[in-house]
Amino acid sequence: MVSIKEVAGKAGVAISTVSKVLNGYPNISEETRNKVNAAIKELNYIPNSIASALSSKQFGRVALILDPKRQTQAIDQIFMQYLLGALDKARELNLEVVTIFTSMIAGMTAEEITGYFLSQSISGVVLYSLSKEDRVLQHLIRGQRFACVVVDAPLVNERTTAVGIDHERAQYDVAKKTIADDKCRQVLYIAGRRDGYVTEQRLRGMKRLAEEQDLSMLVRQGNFSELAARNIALKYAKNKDVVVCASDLMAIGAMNALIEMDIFRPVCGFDGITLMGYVGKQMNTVRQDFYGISSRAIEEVKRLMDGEAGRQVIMPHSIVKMYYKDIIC
Amino acid sequence: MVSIKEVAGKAGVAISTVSKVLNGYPNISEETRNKVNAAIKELNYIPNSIASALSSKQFGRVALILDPKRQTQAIDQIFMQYLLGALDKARELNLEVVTIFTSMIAGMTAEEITGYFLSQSISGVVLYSLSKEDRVLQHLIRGQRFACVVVDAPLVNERTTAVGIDHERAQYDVAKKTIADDKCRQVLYIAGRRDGYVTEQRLRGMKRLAEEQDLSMLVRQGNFSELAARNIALKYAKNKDVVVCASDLMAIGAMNALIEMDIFRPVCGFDGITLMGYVGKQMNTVRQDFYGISSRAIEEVKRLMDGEAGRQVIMPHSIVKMYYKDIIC
DNA sequence: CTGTTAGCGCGTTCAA
DNA sequence: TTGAACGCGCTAACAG
Repeated sequence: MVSIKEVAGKAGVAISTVSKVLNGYPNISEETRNKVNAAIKELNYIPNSIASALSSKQFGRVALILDPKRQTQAIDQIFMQYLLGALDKARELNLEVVTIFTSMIAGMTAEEITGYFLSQSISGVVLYSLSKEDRVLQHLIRGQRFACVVVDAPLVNERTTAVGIDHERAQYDVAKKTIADDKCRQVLYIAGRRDGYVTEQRLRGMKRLAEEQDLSMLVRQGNFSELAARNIALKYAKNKDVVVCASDLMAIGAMNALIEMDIFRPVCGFDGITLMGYVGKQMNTVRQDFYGISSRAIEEVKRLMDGEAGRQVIMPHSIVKMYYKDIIC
Repeated sequence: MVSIKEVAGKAGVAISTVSKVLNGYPNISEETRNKVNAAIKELNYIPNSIASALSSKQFGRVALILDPKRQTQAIDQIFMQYLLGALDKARELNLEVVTIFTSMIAGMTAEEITGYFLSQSISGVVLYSLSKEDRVLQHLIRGQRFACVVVDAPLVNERTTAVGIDHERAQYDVAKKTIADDKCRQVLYIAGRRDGYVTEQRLRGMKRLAEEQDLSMLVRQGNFSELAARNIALKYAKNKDVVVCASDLMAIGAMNALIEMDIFRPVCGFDGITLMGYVGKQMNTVRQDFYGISSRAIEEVKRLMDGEAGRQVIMPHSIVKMYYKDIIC
């Protein structure tokens, strides 16, 4: 393994000079810089990030915290997009990413997690699908010891940035469009899980729409479950003229129920994932760019690690008409 | 951050003594060991893995190389299982895992990748779904510079272990069962991608069965694509009395084609993933424990890093009857 | 502008 | 059985 020492030797300069060139320090002459760069190229030298981390103490490793508990295919797909977006961007920004599943830190206190992260030189954290009930991670965020980015949770402080689409508005938009298409008045709204931040936000958007348009609305908790949504639709859809769901998966469940009952109701979903469920109908949904959101989350965590203050970042969304199912290749 | 020095201070011993306790060296008195352990617990000390890696040079970080190029839901699901299995086991064995997508090393030569890994203190590599055409990674494996574990590829050398089910036998088993159930004679076999090792192995199993049972068989490349399989089935299934597919996804495609043609043929698949495709029929498939395979891969990479020789590890599989679709929750 | 020096936290000889 | 001392590869003062 070629080290900085060899580079220094070949270039005929001191080790620290090489280090300065590497890290873009200003006070280096053109000539020296060229010599060093030549040696680096010639030896095919790559700085040892481990040593760099140890020495500088400010090398940023970022922990990605994913919760694969809720095992559904849709989630898998979203997580892969999150992972891809984060890893690509991290490589671009020269950050190292540590993937952590919540099962690995289950049962630990915030202090223990803090100690663990510190021992791993982790100084940034990205949290996906944080539950409202998760006291430990909430505490970790409030501690402000790490640069935190929360995806889809409205938490902001000096060291915490929130990244995500405007769920309130998105739910409003997609429902409005669906309702307008068919002039509906009686809404069945199948909401997500009680412990999710987005559930609350989406519900708020739906309520606003109902108020504005003077709609009658029945709200049930579908817990993001296809089966639950199916049962809710079986029970309540008959007397309604539109079914608005807080996720695509639930929309599929609702659609299947409608087909089973042999009645037609417009349905809309949320997420814009590529589902495999065959329905043969079209529906409106909110499309999110999970890759882009995660990519942005990494940018934001870097920004926090550079000392800037936390903030809220709203990512764009779009309303699209999807057909189930488009054959996937 | 609490360091080894503080532990040593509190325990009233030298730093090196603490280190020895930590790493399980033999020549430490009970008394000293207890003192040190007490101090560790009291201070809530966690060794700094970065420093440890730098110092020992043999600390094993393991790179997980995933290729998400082929974006299908099924693949996402499998990858998540791979990731979960690997990360859980790595935490158990105290290894650090670095997740790497092939896009991040695309265009690099084997030497460049080697340099990159060395600079990251990576000494073990797990390769998933390696393509037969991937000269660079093959070269990396042959170089034997890293402890390699390949999942689902039959590559073994002094520093390389192969982990996976016996695809040849699994394909043989599942097809045999399917054929026996319906006494079929004319087989349409929809194979995977030409560049996949498993494609070759599964085909071999199928050929063996055809030979043994004196079946007539037509083989087409479905490339693991639902659409391709659908088209193949539309074209050839009519004159056959069974459709054997090298993946569940293709089996779904074939089934849809059969439904469209309004003919019945037994179908079997491969993988045992939880599909969302609605078919309403049952079929045999091979169930693999992706989590367990990946978990085992980590164990094997650790074994290699400990100096043991590469070998072949056959993981168990089972033949199950699946119903499409079981509603997922 | 460049080189010397002192660590970062830990593993590992080698004396004692 | 223990501890002092050195070094892993690198960064960051400081001195020149």
